[in-house]
Amino acid sequence: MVTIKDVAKYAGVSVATISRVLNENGYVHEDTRRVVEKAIKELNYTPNEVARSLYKRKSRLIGLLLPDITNPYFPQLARGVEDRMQQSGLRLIFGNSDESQQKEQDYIQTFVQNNVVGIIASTNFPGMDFYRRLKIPVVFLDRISSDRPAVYADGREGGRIAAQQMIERGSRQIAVLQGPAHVRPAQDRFQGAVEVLQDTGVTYEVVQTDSFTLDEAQRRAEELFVSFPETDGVIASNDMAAIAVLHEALRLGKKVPEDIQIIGFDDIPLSELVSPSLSTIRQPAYDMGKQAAELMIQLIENDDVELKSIQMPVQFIQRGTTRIKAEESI
Amino acid sequence: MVTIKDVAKYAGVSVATISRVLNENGYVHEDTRRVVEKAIKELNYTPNEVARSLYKRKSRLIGLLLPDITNPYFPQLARGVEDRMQQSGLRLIFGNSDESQQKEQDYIQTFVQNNVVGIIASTNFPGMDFYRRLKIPVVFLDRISSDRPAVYADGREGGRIAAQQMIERGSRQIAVLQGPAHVRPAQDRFQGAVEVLQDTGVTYEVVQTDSFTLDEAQRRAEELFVSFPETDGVIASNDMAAIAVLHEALRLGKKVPEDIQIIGFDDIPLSELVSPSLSTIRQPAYDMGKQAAELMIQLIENDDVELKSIQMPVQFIQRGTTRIKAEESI
DNA sequence: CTCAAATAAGTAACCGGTTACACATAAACT
DNA sequence: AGTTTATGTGTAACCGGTTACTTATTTGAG
Repeated sequence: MVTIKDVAKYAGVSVATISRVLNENGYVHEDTRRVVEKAIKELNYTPNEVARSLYKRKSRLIGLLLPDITNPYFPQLARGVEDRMQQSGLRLIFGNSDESQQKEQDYIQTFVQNNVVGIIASTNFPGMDFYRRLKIPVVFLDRISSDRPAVYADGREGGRIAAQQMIERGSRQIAVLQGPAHVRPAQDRFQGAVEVLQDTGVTYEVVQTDSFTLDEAQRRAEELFVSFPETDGVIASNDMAAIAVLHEALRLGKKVPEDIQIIGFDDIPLSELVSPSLSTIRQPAYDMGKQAAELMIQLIENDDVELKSIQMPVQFIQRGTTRIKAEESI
Repeated sequence: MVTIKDVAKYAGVSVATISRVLNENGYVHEDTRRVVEKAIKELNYTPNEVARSLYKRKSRLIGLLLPDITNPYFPQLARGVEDRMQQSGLRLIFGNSDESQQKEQDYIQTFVQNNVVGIIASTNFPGMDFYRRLKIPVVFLDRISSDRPAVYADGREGGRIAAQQMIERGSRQIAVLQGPAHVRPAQDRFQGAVEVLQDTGVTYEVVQTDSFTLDEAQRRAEELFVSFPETDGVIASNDMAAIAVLHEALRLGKKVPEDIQIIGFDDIPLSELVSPSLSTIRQPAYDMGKQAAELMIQLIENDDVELKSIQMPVQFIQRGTTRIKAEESI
């Protein structure tokens, strides 16, 4: 491996000069710089980030913690984060927490041990001690925290919109999937929806789920139609669950959206491609990732940014699992 | 930050002894060890990986390079890799290449600069110079290489099976989506399919695609039915494309699988949930990730493992987009 | 009881960068 | 000309671990 010493020797200068050229700081004579740059190129030298990181006590790595990239919503967040980070020369150390506190803590520890400059986390435990103790910037993504900056979508409003649309489009026996109790955004959506349903006095049922896994979604979908066969509208906790419900409804021979309407949450890429395509509450996942990255970069560059959280707007996307309203059909 | 020196002082021993306790090597007296462990716990000390990595010239990080986690097939690979690595205390630095050689090269460089112990890559350029020059283990995933160990599915066989099934189940005007020319597995699948179609003398058309993005898939799906309205069977290059085709077919009022059969490739989690559910050639993505990680760990621990590649079996999954054969309906 | 081998623990060099500090020379200013 | 000030470059300490080497003590075989 070529080190800075090799380059120094080759160029006939000291290591300090090489370092100055690399970092574009301190005084370096124009001629010297050219010689050094030539040497770097000829030896095909790239500096060792680890050594740099040790002295500086900060790497060029960001820790990213997500619950489970197998859920298609999260890769979009991740891409947003990555793409923005890349622009600033930052890279990601990555981990799935599977919503386990232990795993989460282990990853955070690894991040710290590797001198990451910041952590972006989609955690269910934003108040935990191990987050409080961190001396590096933390941004919560798709999660809410009072302690720390966060980027999240307006889940409550999303829930409200979903319920309103359901009602406006004619459903009267609505089932609401609650989503895991410990996942804050799921609860916000749920509450938003219930709020509206209560206000308008529409009959509704609640189906609780413990996780966001696909298996679970499928099981709940089956149960749903057994327990509440009269249901004519389902507000799902996310698109995966909605698609599971849709699938089950069709399997039972129900007509969608005529017999039953379904609204998802997230707008994952595939929701457009199921048949009928899924009406949903869109969260701008990719942009949320980008925003989180942006915020992180601000925090890194300028550590006196005031605690700032960004709430992103949600939006109803009318597709094939909800009926067309009179004024829309013009 | 608590360093090894702080612990040494607190425990009243030298840093060497702390290090010996941590790494469980060299001689340490039982009593001393207890004192040190107590000190570590009380000071809440965790060793700095960066310093360790600098001296050892190897970190506990693995570089993972994928084309695009937004495609639901790749997160499964990633999870497989991650879960296996986690068991051995290894973590991931992660990047999406977007099939750009430049991006790929940049990530590889970052990996090397961070002293990763190995690289797992799903690259389109396995023969590139910058892979050859690497002195650390490289495992190609979902890709084939003659130079390096690789874990991949038997794409050709998959293609053959898809074509056979299509024919056995009665399609006679088959369209084959070719997939991006530079993506080896896509070409293997394609060739496998064409091989069988030619042998059996069934009419077929080829639709070429340049990328695996969803947009592209949708566009090709539309074109397909314009250019070849008589098509009664589609062999897609992956499940995303298959789902796009399915969606378009249904939009055009075609009956699936009565008028047209569709077979995908990958078996992403959602393919079971579209309606009708998607018949596909299953690749064991999660297991492939695990295998790649396993192979990597072998290569790290024992550098004289002979060049070994693992071909994983593929399997036809009969679902709703292909017709039921006589003998199956019993 | 003697002496080699095993056990225990400290000192300091080392990994590959960065930078404070020192020193030298050139340019700018009274 | 004499003194600041700016420019250019080298030396060596430092970041936080690991380990080769050294020294001291204990154990055990003959």
